[in-house]
Amino acid sequence: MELNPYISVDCVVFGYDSEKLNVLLVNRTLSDSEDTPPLLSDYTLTGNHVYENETVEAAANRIVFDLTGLENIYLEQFKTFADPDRLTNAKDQLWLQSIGRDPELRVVSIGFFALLSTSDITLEWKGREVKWVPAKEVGALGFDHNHILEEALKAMRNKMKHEPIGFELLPHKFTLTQLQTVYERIFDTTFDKRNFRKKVNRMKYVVPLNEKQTGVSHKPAQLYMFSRDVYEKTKTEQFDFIV
Amino acid sequence: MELNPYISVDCVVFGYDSEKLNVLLVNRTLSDSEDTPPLLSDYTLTGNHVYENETVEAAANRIVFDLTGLENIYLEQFKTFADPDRLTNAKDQLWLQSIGRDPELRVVSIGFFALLSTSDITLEWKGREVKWVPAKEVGALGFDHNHILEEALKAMRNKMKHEPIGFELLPHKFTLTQLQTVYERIFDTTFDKRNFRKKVNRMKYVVPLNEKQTGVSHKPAQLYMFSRDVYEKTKTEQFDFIV
DNA sequence: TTTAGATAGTGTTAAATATACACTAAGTAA
DNA sequence: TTACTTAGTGTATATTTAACACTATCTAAA
Repeated sequence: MELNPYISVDCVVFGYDSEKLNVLLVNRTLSDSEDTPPLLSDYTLTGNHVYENETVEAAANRIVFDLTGLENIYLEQFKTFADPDRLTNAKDQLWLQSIGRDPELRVVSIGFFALLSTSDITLEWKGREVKWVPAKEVGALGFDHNHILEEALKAMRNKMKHEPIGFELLPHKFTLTQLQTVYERIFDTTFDKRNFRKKVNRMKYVVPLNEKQTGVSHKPAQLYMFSRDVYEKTKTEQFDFIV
Repeated sequence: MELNPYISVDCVVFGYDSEKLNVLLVNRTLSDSEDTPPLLSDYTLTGNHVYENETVEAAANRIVFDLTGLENIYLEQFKTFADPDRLTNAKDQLWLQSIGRDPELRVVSIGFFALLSTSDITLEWKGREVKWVPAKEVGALGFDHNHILEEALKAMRNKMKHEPIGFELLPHKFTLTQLQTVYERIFDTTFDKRNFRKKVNRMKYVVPLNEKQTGVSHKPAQLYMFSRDVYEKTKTEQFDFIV
């Protein structure tokens, strides 16, 4: 089956490591020969073109699976990038030419973001180097990927304000301190511990387990899990269109 | 300048007429001859392909302008539709063939929704018939436009819950009753008048004017306008990730 | 000019939620 | 046994929500 040359999917894979938010990046290197320095070496987000018979959602899942080995990861289509000049800078033109694509072709890229806990996976990708980079320390990326990353961050933060997706960044079983910290790190703020817990207490979809943290050298914390099921059943529609 | 054959923009133009939410539809008719019944006659959302040097945002603005004569309309990119089989049904294939497009080509459509007050415009489009249809009474549309419309409604309602875009559906100057009614109609609910007004009172960006309603045969209401400026300056970030 | 009709506009109380704030409990390691 | 580390908890005040009904002001018609 053939890849469609003008439809691509870029996945901004966010991985939280219980300290900070990271982004999955892939190395893009172009070499003349083994002995000379590479003509081009930088990083990009993870992406690929879609197969002719493949939906963009399937392509996004495929890309994330190829990199992480995980299925059923939280994935959301957040924006599409199709500016006529998005791939016209010199480096990108060189790269496109070298991998045999038509550098003149206008490529539409459909952006997805994925959320996962880095503790769930070990990276190993045959072929190219893949690595986690803290979201705040990402340097200049190839293509228009700095722009895509910024839009992904905006969309993710915005969604996180109104819907319970913070859980997707944690291991299946988590403590309340871990939950609080995710929100604190992503919104660059702090919360009062007692008030935070009072609030979580009202969320019936944060379910306490019969299990405590192990392997820590202090009082072990109660473990909880997120129940999307309970969430869907108990959520109420509400308005805030207000300051 | 040429239209790009595989990138299109579909605009779901929502128009509120102080009673209900309407959607702008365009007739799609295909005739053999003047005397025989048409081979195809139905409605679609408003859309077009993008010019080769045009951004999708510019294309969306162009489409809305061509239909309404209005610029600076609220427009938001909400989702992209690119399923391989989205245009493969018999009617759509017939239509594509008849207007000289390659029916095999996989077309990516980038969906935007627009918000406006129908009182701001009079429809007149050279060429094809254009009409407002109440959102709840839209029948079977061409292409995958019923699907696109549903997704637009979801996205619009969701945004409206958290950001002050209800104003975009009203005339520039509006009464508090009109504002309340917009939200009631779009969310199919009712609010208490006094509580609603107390809430609006707290929104400093809903600014009372030195002006009253005219031409009504009852006590004329105070007019207000929305100030995006004040909104941007006074908005505070808040969380609700909660039921 | 009076009256009927229509919508505008307003206040209070009780319950729920948000905010601010500091100490004790339970485990591990030395 | 002690020191260290993080978990876990309550109270008082301010703010917000929710439920509820009457008076004010305009036009139009009698």
